[in-house]
Amino acid sequence: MAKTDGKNGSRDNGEETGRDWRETLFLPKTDFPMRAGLPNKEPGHIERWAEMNLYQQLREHGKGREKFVLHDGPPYANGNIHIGHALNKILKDIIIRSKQMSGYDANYVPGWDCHGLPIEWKVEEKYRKKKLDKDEVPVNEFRQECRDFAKGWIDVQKQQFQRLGIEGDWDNPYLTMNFEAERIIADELMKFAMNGSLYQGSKPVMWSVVERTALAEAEVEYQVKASPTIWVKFPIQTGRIKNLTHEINTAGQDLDNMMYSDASVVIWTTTPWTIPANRAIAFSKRINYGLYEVASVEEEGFAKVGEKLVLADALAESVQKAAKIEELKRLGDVDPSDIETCSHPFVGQGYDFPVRLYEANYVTDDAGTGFVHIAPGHGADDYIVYMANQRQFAADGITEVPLTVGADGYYMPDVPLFGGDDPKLVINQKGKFDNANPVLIEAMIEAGALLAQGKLKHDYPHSWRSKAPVIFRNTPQWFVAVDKTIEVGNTKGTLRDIAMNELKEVQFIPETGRNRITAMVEGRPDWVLSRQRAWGVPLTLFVKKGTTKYIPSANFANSDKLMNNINQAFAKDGADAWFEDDIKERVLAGLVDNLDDWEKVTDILDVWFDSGCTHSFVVEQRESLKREAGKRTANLYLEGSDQHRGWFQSSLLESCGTRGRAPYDAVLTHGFTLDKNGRKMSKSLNNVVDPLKIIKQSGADILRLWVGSVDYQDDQKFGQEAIRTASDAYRKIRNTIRFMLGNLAHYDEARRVGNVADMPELERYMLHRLHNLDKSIREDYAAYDFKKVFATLLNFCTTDLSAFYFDIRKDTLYCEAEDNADRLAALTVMDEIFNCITAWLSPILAFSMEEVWLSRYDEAANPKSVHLRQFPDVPDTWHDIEIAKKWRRIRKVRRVVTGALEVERREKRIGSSLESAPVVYFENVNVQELFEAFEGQEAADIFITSQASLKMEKAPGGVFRLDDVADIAVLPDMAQGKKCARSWKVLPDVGSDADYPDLSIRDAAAARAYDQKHS
RNA sequence: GCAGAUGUAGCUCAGUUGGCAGAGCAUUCGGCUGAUAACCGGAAGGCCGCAGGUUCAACCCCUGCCAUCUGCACCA
Repeated sequence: MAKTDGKNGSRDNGEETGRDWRETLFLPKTDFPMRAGLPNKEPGHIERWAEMNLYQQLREHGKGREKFVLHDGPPYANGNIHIGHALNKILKDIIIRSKQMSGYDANYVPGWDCHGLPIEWKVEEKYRKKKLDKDEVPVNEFRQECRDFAKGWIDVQKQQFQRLGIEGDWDNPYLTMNFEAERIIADELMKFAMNGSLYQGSKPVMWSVVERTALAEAEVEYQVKASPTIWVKFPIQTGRIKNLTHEINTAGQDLDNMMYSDASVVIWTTTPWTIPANRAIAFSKRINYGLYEVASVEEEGFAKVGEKLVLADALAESVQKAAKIEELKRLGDVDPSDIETCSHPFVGQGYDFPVRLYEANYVTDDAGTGFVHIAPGHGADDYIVYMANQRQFAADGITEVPLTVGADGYYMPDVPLFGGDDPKLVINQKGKFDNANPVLIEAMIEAGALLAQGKLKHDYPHSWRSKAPVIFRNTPQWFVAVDKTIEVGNTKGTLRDIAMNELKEVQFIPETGRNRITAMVEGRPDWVLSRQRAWGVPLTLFVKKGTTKYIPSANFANSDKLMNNINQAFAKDGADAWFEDDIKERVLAGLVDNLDDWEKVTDILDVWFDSGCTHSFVVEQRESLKREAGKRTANLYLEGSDQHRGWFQSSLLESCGTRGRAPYDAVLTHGFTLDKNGRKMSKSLNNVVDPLKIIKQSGADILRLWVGSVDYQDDQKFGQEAIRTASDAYRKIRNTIRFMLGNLAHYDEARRVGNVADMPELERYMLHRLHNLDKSIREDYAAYDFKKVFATLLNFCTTDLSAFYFDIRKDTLYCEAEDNADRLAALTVMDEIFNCITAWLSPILAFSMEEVWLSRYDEAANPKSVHLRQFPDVPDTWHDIEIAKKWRRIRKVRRVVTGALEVERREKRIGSSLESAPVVYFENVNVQELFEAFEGQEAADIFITSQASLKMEKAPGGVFRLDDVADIAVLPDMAQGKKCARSWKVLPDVGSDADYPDLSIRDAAAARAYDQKHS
């Protein structure tokens, strides 16, 4: 009893003999540091993986397995990587690694998008600094500079991606600017030429008259500008009033047949110069319109008393004001769909086509008249209206988008009134609006078409470079028709239909992506492929002068030869070949009667076509990525959700148009990374988090763990706190594994407990847990639910291992004799836990699990890298539902005991739980099962007390209970006996062995065994 | 403006067919000192975005609103 008087009883370890028993214990022994020092260590792993050629070894290991093809969407090669890249690549890497470890051959071939405008800009910028004119440099010299620029950033990004721990074919990535890629891209384009869906049409683009070039949205900036505004009358030609008010009704008119003969539809515009291009008027069904009569006017103006106008009701007042109308009488409701056609203001002067009314959902009644004038050649919306009603336009004799303004800003010669020999000018070379607007307004006044005019200050697009205003102008472009029936292999239908059908087959993760892309494909216009630029893959076509006939095409007999020639030229020189002067001679000579009849197309392809082709020049071309015949090209495409409009769609259309099916089985999207407050990261907000900085400060594995822990399908917040959370989780996992490494230092393969049945139940319970985990981890990886993998494993580490199993087994592991069966079983199980956890975590913690693996095995590691492993096969013999049930009961009781001990601690009666010997009362048959669960178990071990007793009887008063565990009570008695100097347990048998007077019998025996071995 | 998504503890996330709001981490208090810049335990912490509705009962179902994000349209 002597040494059990509360806290001080534990202060004399080793005193009686003076011996330090530590050497006789099997304490954890490891060099594996608690602090990771990831930023310093990770580059070493990267080097080692390169030296051992891990990538090649992974391929060897994967040979013969079913392939899992995650096809990389190419980032654009023009800057350092940002957090979005990091998220994207890490997700891909986790998938690739987990698939490889799940028994697939999962190769990752990273790629880059290299062509396109942004790179061209940068190079042009350089030129400008050097006062060079791009147009004076030979095209291929310019292209070479673009190529060099892209190459520079590819090298930078490659390093950065590798630093993130992304495993893949970095020595042989795909680049859209590789000659072979350029060759195949051109070849793919020619497939569209051959199936007839490629055509030359025209489309309004932003055009800078000063620079004589089309501009992309990104090359345009908006500046405030004053524009003239005009209200123009379009007299109604045909149409019917159906819904007049009583007032008119009583005037005795023939309602059913009353024509709008004396009424006009009024439009409003800020661009008078587009009136010659007008071909229609748009209205909205959501707007209420009325027929109005000018009853009286304020002063002599454009409005005439008695004339009738159709206007949106909400805007009638503003029109009244603008036109200086004193009284405007509403005569009745108008449904614009009852109005069939109007005549153009310049009818009879060369503008004799009908101006039809069309419904367009974008029309609003917050400005103007509720009617929008449609000039298909001078506005994006206008063009859409045109495209949507192409058939009707054609029936009216409007067979193509009217081209009224030339590249120089002058009206075209064939434009009545304003073209001809003395064409009017819209915008002059100084970037100012010229005489077109005033002349137009004057002509409208003369025609009696003007109702009112004014001025408006508004945002107007200007060229980024010249600061001159731009105009919308239709220019010839190359399109892929989405609604023309084509034949692709066995599939016949329109490109849109084929794509829509395929979308039904594709798996979307999350499912909402399906609606998103389906809606887009359903409503999209024809695909504009051409760009009037230099850095890209050209449209490898020749057009017969003066016609729209192009080759190669299905009805040109020598198409195959031509395509073959082009392919050969590209294989040798890349797309640069096209820009050489002799290319026509080189590929077309002998195939046509007269070379001079044919003109080379100089446009380049939209870069989205490039990337839309990656499946063809990457996945289909590499043996390591080829799936079995009959399967879609790739299993999975994974990008940010913005790619529904981008890569997912361009790839879908390209593949459906050439192969008749989607290039992917599944599409997985992730959200965007926002700052810690959920705001978009932007330079102006100064809230951009640089992944490279995080790597430098905390390590790539912290970033990887963060990626593995968040709901990436939604947008994610990211900031210091997120890093700290990830670091905390990392530390917990690291230390749990470190504890295993320390104990496994004593593990001996030869002394494994081979048979599960020979193990203590606690060990079998842990094996059962592993069996369960194996199932859920595999499922979660397969479902790409990494945060669940993370949560499951972190929870396992804290709740099952650290706080339960390891805590309980410390005594067994440290104190039992070397050959003690329980100890060997515990080590065996720990080895299994180690095997599982390191494998399960290595897709996410790619660096740290390698560090752990090498820390344990070093040179003897087999395999040489944790990443060459498979997820361990977990034998079904581990599954034991009965033991699981039983131990859930035991843990329930344990909670009550722990609670009781806590009270003792708070009251300062005990410090360590080993000073206690609790008595657990099972008071009722309700808890009989709980009581019986302890049969054959060392309850004291489980409670981590020195002694314990269980009683199936009513507890005395005043004992401890937990609210949610009925009929269990715990009396936290003090342990009887002396404290064993070796195990620190308080036991009555301490001192029974004369050779070891300060030890318990168990410890004396273990110490003796140790001493004999070491004497 | 239109469409979609999201909103649960300080953070990251669970929440089954409606049935007493959960976990890990962080915080705080305590214990241990043989996992030690570690480990164990206790506690505190929530108008489940807001407001209605359905229901005996709503985080969950319905309606509206708010906030954030994404995409589209940014206009005549």
